[in-house]
Amino acid sequence: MRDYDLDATLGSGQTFRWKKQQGKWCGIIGGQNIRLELKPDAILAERFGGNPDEAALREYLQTGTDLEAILKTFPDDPFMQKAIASCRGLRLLRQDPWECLASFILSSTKQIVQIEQIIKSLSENFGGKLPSPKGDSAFAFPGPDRLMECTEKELRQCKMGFRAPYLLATAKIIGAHEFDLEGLKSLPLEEARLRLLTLPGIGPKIADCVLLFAFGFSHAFPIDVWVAKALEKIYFRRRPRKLSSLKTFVEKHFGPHAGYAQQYLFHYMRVAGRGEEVKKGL
DNA sequence: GACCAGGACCATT
DNA sequence: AATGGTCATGGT
Repeated sequence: MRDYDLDATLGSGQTFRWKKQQGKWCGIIGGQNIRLELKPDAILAERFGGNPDEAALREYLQTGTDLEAILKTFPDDPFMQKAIASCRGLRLLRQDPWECLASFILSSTKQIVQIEQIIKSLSENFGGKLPSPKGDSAFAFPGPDRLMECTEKELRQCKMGFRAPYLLATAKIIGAHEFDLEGLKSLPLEEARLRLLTLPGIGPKIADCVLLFAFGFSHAFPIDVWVAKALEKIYFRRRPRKLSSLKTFVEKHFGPHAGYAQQYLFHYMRVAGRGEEVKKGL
């Protein structure tokens, strides 16, 4: 498919359950065991145990998004343009809000490979089994209704450490319908953000991730250690800046799709820019 | 064997 | 409002 980089999209740390095997991306979308393969003019999707729900896949993959129009709003500075040239076709997914929320609760001060391991363990232990080929296995991501029944000890056995009480507490709130998670998408960005911040284990950074990756608020701009380093390196001559200072800069420098641009910076810094001058510092 | 990871929270200033 | 310590676990 034109203007779609499936590797960058599924491998850029916005989602944690996809793995590439023999040229195909294997993962779960809406309880469907899916394999994806990028073709010149389309993304080929197979579902084990049935026909894929194409509408659900299009929504998740955001294939209808006009990427060209979004990229045009990115700032015209050298580093940003290099990031675009390097990982053009990287798109933001539209993920399930609960899976996204729970996943990023588990993400704090963890490397992406470890986050993947924790979520794999959580799904295998508490998620429903899905149809899969012989010798393979697939599990749905466990919903709040299931996780709220867990003990903190059971969750800790998935190696999530001090994040366990946060996940458990938030699962209980969502599972008891004391919080309208789905309803956030019809709210203004700032209000949705304030509501997310009331949940245990959700601070500013994780809230922005959920707003950006699950609800399509493409202005939300999560700043983690990588993005902070990138901003300092690129725009502040490698000088450490306070988080508040970085946020002020982000507001004026990046456009309406600031969070989208953020994902290009993040991926370019971590992966795509290896071997180029990014690592050595402009 | 240090150092660090897509942070949040709480207790002090 | 703004720092500083603390929380598990494992990769690099």
